[in-house]
Amino acid sequence: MPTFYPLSPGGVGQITPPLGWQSQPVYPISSGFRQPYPSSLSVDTSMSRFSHHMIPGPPGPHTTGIPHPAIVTPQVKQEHPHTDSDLMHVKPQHEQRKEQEPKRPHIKKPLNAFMLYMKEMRANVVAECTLKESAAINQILGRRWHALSREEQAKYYELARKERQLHMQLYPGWSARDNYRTSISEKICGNFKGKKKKRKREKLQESTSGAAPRMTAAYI
DNA sequence: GACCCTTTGAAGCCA
DNA sequence: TGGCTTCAAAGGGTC
Repeated sequence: MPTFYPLSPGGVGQITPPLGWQSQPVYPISSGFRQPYPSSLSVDTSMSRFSHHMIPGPPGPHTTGIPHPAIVTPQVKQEHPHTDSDLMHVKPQHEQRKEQEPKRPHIKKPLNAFMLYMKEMRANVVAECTLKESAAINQILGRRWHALSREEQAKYYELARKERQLHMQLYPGWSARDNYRTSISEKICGNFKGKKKKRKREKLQESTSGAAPRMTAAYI
């Protein structure tokens, strides 16, 4: 966190959402799951991803049927056991148990300030540099982020703060731990519901083995 | 098809 | 409490 942050709450309302936020969902829209929202929830309409049709109404499915952008329902392939061979196929017990478990949606983390900045500026960098590789683009964006003035960065920090606040209101019981592949439930039950995630690569140390510093295989 | 790469920041975890 | 790890986005590349 930079030392110049946080901003005074009074300045919040003047922040203009980054371009494109109002009209397009940030997260992939998936089949209609909604979590019940607190009916008393008040939402600052200057918020982007959670605003407009995303603004929670009464508890229950939203009238639009459009889920919250942070929710990603795990894709489940449609199975059509119409053939005899399908019907004769007896699934192992653990698979049957899997299918019986309610499909918990994957609620994503709210975006931090830099992520919000990336979403806004990525298209510009792509257009300017005609790059497509995200790794290269993100390097540029990282440098640009550091080149931003404090005021400009503060705008994104404030947006991110509001994103977190709204996320907390929308999903009171949610924790970032829920998305950890190394969560307790996964360790014990192996029932991780979230997105599979890569391991963090090893620290760039010159090892005597000469092996390339690739990702560790430290999946739990 | 899963994961890597690359960035920053938030948050969880562990000693 | 501090340091480490994971995950958010993105899409081409790799295996």
